Amino acid sequence: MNKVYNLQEELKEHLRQIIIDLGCDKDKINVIIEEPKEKSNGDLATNCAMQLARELKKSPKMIAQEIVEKINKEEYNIERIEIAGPGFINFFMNNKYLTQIIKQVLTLNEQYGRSDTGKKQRINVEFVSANPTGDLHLGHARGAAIGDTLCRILDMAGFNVTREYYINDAGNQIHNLALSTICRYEQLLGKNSEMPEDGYYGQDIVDIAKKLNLLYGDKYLEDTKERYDLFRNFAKNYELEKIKVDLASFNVTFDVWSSEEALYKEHKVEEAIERLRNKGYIYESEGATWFKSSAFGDDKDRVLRKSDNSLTYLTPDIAYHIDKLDRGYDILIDILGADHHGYVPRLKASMECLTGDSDKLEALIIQMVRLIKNGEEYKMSKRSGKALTLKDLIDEVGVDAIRFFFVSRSSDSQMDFDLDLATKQSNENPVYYAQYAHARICSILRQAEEKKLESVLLDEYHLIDSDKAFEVLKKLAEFPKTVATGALKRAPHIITNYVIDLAQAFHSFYNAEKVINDEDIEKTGQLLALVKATQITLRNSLNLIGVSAPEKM
RNA sequence: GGGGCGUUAGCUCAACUGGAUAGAGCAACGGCCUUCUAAGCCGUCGGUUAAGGGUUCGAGUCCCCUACGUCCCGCCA
Repeated sequence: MNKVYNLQEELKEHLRQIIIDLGCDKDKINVIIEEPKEKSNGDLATNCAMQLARELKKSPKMIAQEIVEKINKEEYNIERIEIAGPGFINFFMNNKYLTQIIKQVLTLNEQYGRSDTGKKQRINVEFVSANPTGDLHLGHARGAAIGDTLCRILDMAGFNVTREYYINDAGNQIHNLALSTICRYEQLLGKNSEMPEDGYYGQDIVDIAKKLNLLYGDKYLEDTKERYDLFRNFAKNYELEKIKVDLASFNVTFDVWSSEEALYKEHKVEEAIERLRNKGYIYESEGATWFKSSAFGDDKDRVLRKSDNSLTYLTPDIAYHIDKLDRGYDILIDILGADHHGYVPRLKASMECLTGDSDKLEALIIQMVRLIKNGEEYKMSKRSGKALTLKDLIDEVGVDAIRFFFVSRSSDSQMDFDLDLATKQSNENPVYYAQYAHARICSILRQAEEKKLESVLLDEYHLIDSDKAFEVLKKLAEFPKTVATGALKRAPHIITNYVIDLAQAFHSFYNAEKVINDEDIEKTGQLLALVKATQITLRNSLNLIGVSAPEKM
């Protein structure tokens, strides 16, 4: 947390004290300080006088007047204070308030933006979790970009983050993967085999079959348990490796890869049912085993074990979430596609039943992405294997542009991904706007270095005095708070907005003012410090989105 | 029928626990490169925040209602 941000907090506390002295109930006081959009309304402002009007039974303006008289301006680097409009108190800060941020940034460097907002709470974020039955596609890309960015933000805001991928490697889909692989293998060897009903028709399955053929020849033409197990595992691992490679090239990594199959092997799935049974919320009906989830807010009860004795997908998922709780996390976040949102209440019901801790689970629902090609929706079908994969997307559009695009929209909104726009007009993507600012900065710093001009480290930069420079400084100061807000609201898109704002402030400053001036080495040194601080903040914020900060463009 | 999410400028989207004149990018128009990168800057144009009602000093934001879009409502995952 930087000094400027702390100063805001201190000022808040100062105001709180003043208000209490005016005779307000201290439990009701929630002082809000904000940075007005309109700069004629000051650098900081508070609406607290208006909020107190009713309780104190005085006009907001009078209250504001009384508050202002008691404020210690010097201690909080306040130049002057105005009361405006219906009762806003506007603070105009002095040069020291803004310029001291530079030293903070330069000193903290890549740590700038960190805060202890999360209080080291242990938080587990599960995302992507695609079945290892094929390539990742567009929807996964959005989930991956948002999930990974959220993790980076949470980490910087002081949470202890675990990134987790849950591998559904025990269900029907893996079964179909195994059968599809076997079929393709047999077809390679000249047999007229038919694909299973819900088979996977992608080229990748054919590739797997070819590899198996290469390894084992025609050894596995006969239908045996051994063949099934071998092919199943081979195909699963092949697909999983492919997913890992694609994610890595998308700058996404995980700390924990959890396996559904492992839950079975460790008997955690059976155990989950028994634990629910011991609580008295399991019953048998129509030959199936039911969980009375409606007792915990679900709209109906759910089947855990079907009448054919197999388990529904919910059952291992309950075991999985209980397992996560058992591992001691304070918060669990599931990042889910919109098509799974109805799934959350039943999962929470199980957690509530077993631990009473269902509040620890948060679901971040990500709305659907439509792929637009040639001006119309491009439907992807698993059956034909026709889909736009993450890998294709990276090759055509590039990691930076994709990540920025996906993260820049609120996850609550559906979005269209227009492929033609993304590839053809990629220069118009806002990500380049931000990266360009960084490249410009690097160019300035390179030239300064050639001229042996150096930035200086000071407590106060009295030669920095232009409005454009102050706008940049204000943005720099906002960074830690922005990260904290993004973390608490689980809203990564706040960071992309910030990046654009900061880049804009810098571009504007750049055009208005020349940094390198051989005639005035002292001022150049101070401005170079500002430029460096901007570089650091831009780099740190781009890094949160997983986007590169190029030195040249 | 029930529920989740959405509806803001011509297009794609913002707007921090309710705040001051609702902002960016793209598109359109007009300026700015003998000066650190013009992938840039400055300016202009563009709005009944889907419609209607309510709450209050104050609503894009909260409540109610209607319409439209989308997703879910399985002993599929």
